[in-house]
Amino acid sequence: MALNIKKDNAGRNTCSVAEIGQFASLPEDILNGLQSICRYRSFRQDQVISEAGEHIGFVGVVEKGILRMQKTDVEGRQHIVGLLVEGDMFGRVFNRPMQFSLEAATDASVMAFSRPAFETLLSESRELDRVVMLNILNELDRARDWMLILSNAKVKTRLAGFLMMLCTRFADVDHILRTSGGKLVVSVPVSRADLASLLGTRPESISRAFHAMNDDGCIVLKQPDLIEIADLEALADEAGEDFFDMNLSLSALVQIVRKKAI
Amino acid sequence: MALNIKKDNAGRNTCSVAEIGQFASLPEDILNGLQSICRYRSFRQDQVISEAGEHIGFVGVVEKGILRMQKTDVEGRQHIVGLLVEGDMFGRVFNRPMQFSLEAATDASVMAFSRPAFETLLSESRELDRVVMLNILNELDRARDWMLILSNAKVKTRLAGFLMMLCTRFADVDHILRTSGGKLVVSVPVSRADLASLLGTRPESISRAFHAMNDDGCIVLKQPDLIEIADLEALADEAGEDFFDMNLSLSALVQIVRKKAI
DNA sequence: CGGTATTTTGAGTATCGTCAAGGCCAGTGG
DNA sequence: CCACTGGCCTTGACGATACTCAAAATACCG
Repeated sequence: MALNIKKDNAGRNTCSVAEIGQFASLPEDILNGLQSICRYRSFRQDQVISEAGEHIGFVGVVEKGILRMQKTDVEGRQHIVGLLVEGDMFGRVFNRPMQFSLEAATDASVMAFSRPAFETLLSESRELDRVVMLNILNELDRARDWMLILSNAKVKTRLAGFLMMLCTRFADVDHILRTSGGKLVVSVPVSRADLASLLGTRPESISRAFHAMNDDGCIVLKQPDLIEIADLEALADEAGEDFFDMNLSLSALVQIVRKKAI
Repeated sequence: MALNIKKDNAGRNTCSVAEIGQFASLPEDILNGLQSICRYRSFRQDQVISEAGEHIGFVGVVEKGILRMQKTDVEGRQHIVGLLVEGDMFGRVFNRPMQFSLEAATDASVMAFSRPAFETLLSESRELDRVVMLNILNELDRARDWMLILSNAKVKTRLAGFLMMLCTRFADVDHILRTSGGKLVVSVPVSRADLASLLGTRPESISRAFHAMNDDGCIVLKQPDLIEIADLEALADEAGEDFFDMNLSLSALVQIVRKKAI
């Protein structure tokens, strides 16, 4: 996704709402309504987008980059509970504050819609309402997938599950999945520390698990954050049986790989 | 919640929809619509309500008892990803099959609404739509809370987190939380095996963690499934700092305890 | 090319999973 | 009424795994 960034009448950054996949099918008047309240915002890596408990004034859609949703506890330790990628929505549509804070995991840009105006549109358009609801359902699925991964005992299993998730659910996301010489290459979009936080362990254990899988031959660590999937089936095996019918089956994944290869 | 069970004209079980908390405020015509498509269904413990992947024909609201949402993998192992209690809705409102199967963790009864009819009502009533959306958002919050709990390394921490969750989020649920002689008593609604599955560990470890906390003095194991919270602050401490601002603060919890004591 | 942050490796300790055995309770049938 | 049975919970012992702390190696950035 590469949006056209423009200036509106007042000279503020905006962009074409219709280019966002899930909005594309909305009726024109709603699109126009969204367009008129849309602002384009950029965030540098590690920049805070919103604090937990705060009522943010806008509803956002990630356009580029990756955000992390996390809770920072009293001791300053972070627990990451999810990653947001392009197309994901955030910001409570209703009145409650968010329980988690949001930070840019990479440089990122989002489209922001002022919340009151967005809610007005929401109550006017059943189609928009539906898009929002589907988005929330999608997030719910994701959260449950995380739970499945987290409920595995061994770090290696959880890490393999995470890699499988990158291959399937994040397959369409820019710069995560590529093919090079017929091989599937995944770029891990977060640091070891963030990964450890996501998977409920320590960076050292993440590192050991990566290298163990490297020695097993199911992956090849080309760079710390660039992983070649040498044996997808072995990886799926490592991840446990949970994955054979997650959201995308292995065969579907192979198709994606093929498509990428073209 | 103790609903009036009645027979409708055709002699089938039904009950008063208006008695369900979240539906109470709906406009009368929608209530009547819901009423006319509502069936009352009971399930015995461990009875299967729906299999993963299956398109169930109804949308349900738990009226009594507890359901577990789980995934059974190829080896027959179960991973529980959540518990449903009274007031919780289930069954995909949209077209996708559920990824998880649903079973009665205890004897349970649900109100079932035929799905096509429910969706018709949904498209007619913005208020009903809103109720459903809030319910989904609530589930999302729960799933993230589970993730926070699961991302702790030690079993004792996760178990303490689970107990805190029972005390806060499930506080209003029948028969979970009571007071006896000024003390807060929690009844754990699932077996050790289910608990192990929820918390990503083994029954033996759950048992050891319970007894360790018993020896620490923060809880008293009156029965395997009946736990007196002897020192709430110590328990919260054990659960990690994540809990000091979950959804209910400790002080709010103390108020609940007071209310129960009356 | 130097300086800093991140990743990796190593060694020692704590925790957990596993297997096996024992205890408790409820329900059953003599 | 009691012995028997089966399910669940508990306990013990041991090997596997992961966490901690510390230090080295590597990658990153100006």
